[in-house]
Amino acid sequence: METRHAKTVQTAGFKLTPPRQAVLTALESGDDHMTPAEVLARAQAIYPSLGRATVYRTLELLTNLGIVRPIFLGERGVCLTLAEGGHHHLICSDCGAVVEFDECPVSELEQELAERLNFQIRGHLLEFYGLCAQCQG
Amino acid sequence: METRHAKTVQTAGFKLTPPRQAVLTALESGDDHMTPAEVLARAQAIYPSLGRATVYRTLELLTNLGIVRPIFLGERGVCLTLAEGGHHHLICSDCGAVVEFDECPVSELEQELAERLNFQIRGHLLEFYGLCAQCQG
DNA sequence: CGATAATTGAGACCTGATCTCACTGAGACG
DNA sequence: CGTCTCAGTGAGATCAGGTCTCAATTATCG
Ligand SMILES: [Mn+2]
Ligand SMILES: [Mn+2]
Ligand SMILES: [Zn+2]
Ligand SMILES: [Zn+2]
Repeated sequence: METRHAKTVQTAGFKLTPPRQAVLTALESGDDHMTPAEVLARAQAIYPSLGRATVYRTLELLTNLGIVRPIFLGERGVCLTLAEGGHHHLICSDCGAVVEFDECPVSELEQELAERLNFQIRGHLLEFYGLCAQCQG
Repeated sequence: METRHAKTVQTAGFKLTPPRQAVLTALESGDDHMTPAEVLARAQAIYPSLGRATVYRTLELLTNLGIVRPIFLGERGVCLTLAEGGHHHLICSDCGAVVEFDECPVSELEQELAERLNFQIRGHLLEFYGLCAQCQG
């Protein structure tokens, strides 16, 4: 019950077990683009007997609850992020370089879509892809 | 040399072979969110002896050339799209529903980032995620 | 405290993706 | 022409993440 999202798990009717707490802590304290393997490693550091299947099950649960969100970073494959907020990436299709940026022209649209389509929006991903300076040919 | 992107392959110094043409045609004529398996099936319909490995190799080549772009649609996994242009999705974290929308508040920012960071931008992906009307609890 | 149903870890299993390797065929060159 | 070279290819072996199964455990509630 100490991690930021523990209560969401409980009020949704799921048990707040040590394995789940370990996964939550791993996600909340770690880098924001962790692969499942990295989440597993981090969470096992907290709770050593943790099994791989449990991590995948927990990630699916947290995704369904809207706490976590899988995104796909070309080179790294699927990574996990906390759902809240935005991600803004510029990605080179050739070498895979990822640049993050801060500008976000999206919030008014978010508002409007949420109302029009009756969606409860938690976060977003804005990615531009193309060729970085080095890879332009 | 008949498909829309054939020339790009050639001018980059790669051979425009029948297997590659088949993959290009599959991509250009098919749905815009095809899994690798669907691309394989479609391309094999055009060129039956086509092997799986060749499809993956070609998709990687086309990705590096900036023609094609893998994106990750939660439920469906990785899908391939033509890189040019934008994708705008609203995705339910719980049931996986994907709604497409048309508004795009992104082009001015695209321009600015391209100049500032010296990127040649080909396309973008804007995804909102949250809970659809049915899945809000 | 039990009762009960959810949750778990180990390991078998599956499946998509990658690698290996012998082969092909389109040019380059004499 | 003949021959060399080398990018490209398909078949199939292999690999690696991810999923499933199942018996054991445990959070939660009355
Ligand atoms: Mn990010
Ligand atoms: Mn789309
Ligand atoms: Zn690059
Ligand atoms: Zn939904």
